[in-house]
Amino acid sequence: MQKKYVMISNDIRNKILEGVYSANDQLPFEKDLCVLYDASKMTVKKALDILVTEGLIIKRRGSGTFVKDIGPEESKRLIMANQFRGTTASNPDKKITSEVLEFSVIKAPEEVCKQLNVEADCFVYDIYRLRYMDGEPFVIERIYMPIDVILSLKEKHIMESIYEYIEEDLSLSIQSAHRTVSIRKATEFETEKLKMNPGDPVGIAEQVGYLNTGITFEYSISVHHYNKFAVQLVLTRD
Amino acid sequence: MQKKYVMISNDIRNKILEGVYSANDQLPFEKDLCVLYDASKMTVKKALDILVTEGLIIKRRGSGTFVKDIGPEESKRLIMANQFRGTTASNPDKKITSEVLEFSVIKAPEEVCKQLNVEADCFVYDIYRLRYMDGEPFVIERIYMPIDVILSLKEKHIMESIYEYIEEDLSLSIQSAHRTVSIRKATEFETEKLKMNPGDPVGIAEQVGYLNTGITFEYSISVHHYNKFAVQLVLTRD
DNA sequence: AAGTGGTCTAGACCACATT
DNA sequence: ATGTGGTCTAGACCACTTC
Repeated sequence: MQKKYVMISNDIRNKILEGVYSANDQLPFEKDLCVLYDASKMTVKKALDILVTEGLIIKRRGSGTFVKDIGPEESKRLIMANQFRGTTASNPDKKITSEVLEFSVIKAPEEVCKQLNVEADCFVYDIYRLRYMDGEPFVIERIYMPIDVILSLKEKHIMESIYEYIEEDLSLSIQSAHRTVSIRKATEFETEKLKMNPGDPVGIAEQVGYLNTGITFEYSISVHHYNKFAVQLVLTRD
Repeated sequence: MQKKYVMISNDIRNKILEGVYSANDQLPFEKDLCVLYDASKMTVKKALDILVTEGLIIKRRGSGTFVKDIGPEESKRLIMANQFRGTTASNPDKKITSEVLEFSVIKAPEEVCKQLNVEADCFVYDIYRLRYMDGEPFVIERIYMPIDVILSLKEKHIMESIYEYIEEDLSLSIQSAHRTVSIRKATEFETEKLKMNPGDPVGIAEQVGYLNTGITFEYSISVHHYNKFAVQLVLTRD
């Protein structure tokens, strides 16, 4: 890899997190950063734009670039929020385990066909699992994947990390996902499985995942325990 | 608009929405788009990157650029999701009204000081309002803004659009916001005000807003009716 | 091997803020 | 008037797929 703009943004991000550049400080000017990193203006700008997107810095034309005044915990959460990883990879310090409630191959129902963009009589895996974080149940997932795209999926992969299997064993590249988050009251089944109380709410994440080839490989609906669920966003204008 | 890359991305977005480029179609190559729009490669790439971020297209090095296979409704929602606007501006087809529950100036409580990054004895507006969309209550907002930053705020602005007042009357530029979304059960008060049933859940959006000067101008907590609440996200790797 | 998108440059000019 | 960041260019070279 060694992309220069990634290296520069990593370096500046670290300096912010370590306090070399602290809250409300002005960063060196772009032209000085060009000299410091031996890079062109466009490259430095691209590096800084990553940090703007992460919400760590703010740029003011005519004035300069400044470190946003947010706490270190929020900084880390924002950096995390801009990454797209599976549950296992996102929580390296937690033990993620799964109980498989269902694992079969079915003809894709209408809604699944539509979301996955496959033919009406196409076969898909029907995966239904309850996931635990450090032994506590936190999400119930229903996942559909075309059997032609994700080959040879076995129960052992379902019990561990499907994303890891896709990327490491199948050598496919996951590129992006469209996710819609909403809320509703838990069903009786969900209440029991997630060890909640009657009437408690759940967070719903409906997601369509794409490979870097543009192929849709996943349609999933995740039902989250309400107090183990949060979404971080950085919103910008432009 | 004067920015070339915005013009190009707008043009291509429109062509996608109008079906000139339809689902799974390959877009013209970057070099052809350079000729078509009389622009350099970097400019065309920047224009396309906007559409990638919006989730409308996908790029494959070595192959080309393709239109993602999503329905027109989802396309529109994704485009909306990437913009940061106030409720009034985001819903031009709806009538947004507000019932003011509280409007006063107070010494900022500790949590508010921290979030707004102001001195401990700083005065802030304490705004508490219930908002209606086409006559139906959908969100209860508690907003804190430093009186030194948002000058001369009056009840009539609270009843209409605060963002409009900030941008049009005060001529300030809102730049970005950090938002955290979570879920909990509604309180009795919220249940009544939002016309929900006992035990229903609510969506919580906690937000810190920044002006383009880097100054924090808003700390707010919004409590949303559960079935009038959804968040759209496009997640990417890189 | 040819052709795609990705990175990077060196420099021009523009828009905006401060002096 | 100076200096900031923002946009744009023309072209070089690299990484990847198979046009």
